Order: sequence, then structure tokens, then C-alpha cells
Amino acid sequence: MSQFAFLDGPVELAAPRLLGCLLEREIDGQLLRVRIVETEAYHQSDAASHSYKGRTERTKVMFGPAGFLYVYFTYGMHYCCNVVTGPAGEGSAVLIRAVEVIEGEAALEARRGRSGIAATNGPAKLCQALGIDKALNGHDLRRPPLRLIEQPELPAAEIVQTTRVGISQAKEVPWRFYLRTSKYVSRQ
DNA sequence: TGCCTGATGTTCT
DNA sequence: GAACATCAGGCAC
Repeated sequence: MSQFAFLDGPVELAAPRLLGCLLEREIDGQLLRVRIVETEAYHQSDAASHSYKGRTERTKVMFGPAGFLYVYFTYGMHYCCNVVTGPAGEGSAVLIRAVEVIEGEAALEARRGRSGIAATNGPAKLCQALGIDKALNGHDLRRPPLRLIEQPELPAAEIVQTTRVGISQAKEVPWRFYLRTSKYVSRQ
């Protein structure tokens, strides 16, 4: 059982539930606080998921208990981060695609070298902005320097559900979720 | 505004 | 050896 009960359920329910939740990152003596505004669900039964081909050294974190961070490296230069969901033994996780800044904007933009929306409106961008790399793979999100903070569930009318982005398999699976009101949504 | 491409490393076949 | 859950810069329109 994780501290985050909503993460223990099916990943396609956990993904929209993560919208609006906060991430608190301590780095270089700075506190950064951001709000999750776009997510995608991935599951081992899903051809687009890293866990689809079973547990490997790389994906073992996805098969662990909920409430941990799965960080992977892609395209030779980018990190992306996921929140592991579901019971241990099941390979499911939610990709964080976009966040909006609540606190620490200046520090965050300095890390990115960009300002405004472009600082955090993509999965690899927000990892760079928050200083997330493979050192945080398997990190427990209950503990510093990166904590997930649950927020009250948002009304369904706030949430848009659609198909995922940037994948070549199982494109038809509608497991992408974002906030209707956010400007940070990376792409249609 | 919108397509095309280069950068670059880890993983799996 | 190819694929890859990406991004940013460049060039054409």
C-alpha cells in the first residue's frame, strides 16, 4: 500500500487523478513547486509501454509498488519521468507530460534557459527544469528531495481525455489526460 | 506558421 | 544495428 491510495488502482484512473497534484522539488537549496497538468497512462498490456515486453533491468521500477518514480533516458539526450502505479508485480506508470510552475519560477527557468510555458510544457523539458535524471530512478515520492503532494480530486469537466502523443504503437488508446484550462498542454 | 533534421545514448533484437 | 513515450533550430512558404 502506498501512501497515495489513488495510485493503487488502475493506471487509467490514476492518470487523470494525478492532474492538479503538486510536485515539490528541493535542489541547490531552492524549493520548486509545480502542478501536474498533463499525464499519459502506460500499462504492460499496452504495446506503447516500456513494460509491454516484460520486466527488464530498465523497467523493473515500473513493476514495483506505486508511489515511486520511474525515470528513463530517451533519444540520446532527454529524461522523462513517470509515477509508478498499481500493485507491485504489475508494470504500470503514468508519464508526466507537462507541469505549471507555482513556486521557484526564476530558478526553474534559469535551469532551462527558457521562460514561460516553454520551460515545462513537455516531458523532457520538465525533467530538465526540475533537475530529474536517472539518479532519481526508483525514488520514493513520499520523501525529499522530490515529493508528490495529493490534491482534492478535480471535477470531471476540467479534464480532457484523448489519445497519446509521440508514440508509434497503440496510438488509438485514449490514455492521455490534461486540464482543459491549462495553457501548458504540449501538443494536440 | 509549420515541416524537417540533427544531436546523442541506452536498450533490446 | 535499429528503434526510441524528444527538443530546438533552421529554412521554406
